[in-house]
Amino acid sequence: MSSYDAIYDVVRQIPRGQVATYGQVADLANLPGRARLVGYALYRVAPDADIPWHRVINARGEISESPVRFGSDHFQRVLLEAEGVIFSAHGKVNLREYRWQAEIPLEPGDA
DNA sequence: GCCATGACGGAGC
DNA sequence: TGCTCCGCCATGG
Repeated sequence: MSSYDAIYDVVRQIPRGQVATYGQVADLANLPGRARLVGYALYRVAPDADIPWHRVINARGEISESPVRFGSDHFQRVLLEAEGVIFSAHGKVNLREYRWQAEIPLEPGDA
């Protein structure tokens, strides 16, 4: 058991057709600034867990590529597109539109 | 037990 | 606008 459970729980709450950033998940999991830990946690659990890991992307709205993924990043994009998430020509997601807004009461200056 | 790396993020240049 | 560097901390050698 570890703080990762909180991460998994947060990721599981991401609704279909929406995405969340690593930093956002980390914050919601009570781990502000530990975005890397979120990626690490997902990396370890992804294959077996029933967690929508594909709904977690980086702050740029892109799917993070890494040597350890070998190409599963492309699979992630397919899964997101299957949920209705549209990728731009740059291969990025419009976070403005698809970013999951969890229990955020109000943001001054954004609305 | 120490060193290097990493599904990231934000600030600096 | 784009790239680089630093910080955070768990995991692996």
